[in-house]
Amino acid sequence: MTKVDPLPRTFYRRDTKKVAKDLLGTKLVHKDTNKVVSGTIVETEAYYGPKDPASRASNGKTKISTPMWSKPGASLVYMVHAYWLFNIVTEEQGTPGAVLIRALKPGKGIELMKKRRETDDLHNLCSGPGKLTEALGITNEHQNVDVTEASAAVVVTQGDLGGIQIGTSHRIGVSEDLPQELRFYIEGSPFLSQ
DNA sequence: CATATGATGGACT
DNA sequence: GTCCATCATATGG
Repeated sequence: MTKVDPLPRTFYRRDTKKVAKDLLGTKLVHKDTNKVVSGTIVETEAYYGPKDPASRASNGKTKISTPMWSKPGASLVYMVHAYWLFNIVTEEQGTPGAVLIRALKPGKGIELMKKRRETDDLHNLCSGPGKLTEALGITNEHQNVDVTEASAAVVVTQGDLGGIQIGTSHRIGVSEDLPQELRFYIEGSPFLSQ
């Protein structure tokens, strides 16, 4: 049995921006029926609550945003434009917040990713929030999964990258952004979204 | 290389 | 009907 070492819940029970930043370099692992597909997180975005015009939580609790009030470490999956987007809930239970995973560096199960994405281009497998969910096989079946649970289908584990450079920018694809930079990425990575 | 546009499906007013 | 936290094409330089 493979040793699984998920990040603890306390990791997510912090300021959303810090969690987004610290998630860079960690691994997102999907344990499929028989196979394991994983990747290193290279790009994230932080989303806050009512004060964040781009957040789903800005209009209060809706069907999509309600999980942002649930316990930290829970997954939040929803569909936009026919693609699944994968988020992880942050902050103390009762405080809305979530981190969107925007891009991965492919790890294990690359052959399976290529098959699902119907491309041989490594740089096109997970370089976007809609792409990585398709490559990993994440759907709404993975809604509200506890990624701190070693036995869960989707977990986040410590990465083995050292000395990475972190860059920031405004968020992408958002009509109304906050005056702060809430997108974080690993500087120089060839696997970022466009 | 760059920017533009249509497809897409679910949630919301 | 309108609005998107997107993507893959098509077209122009």
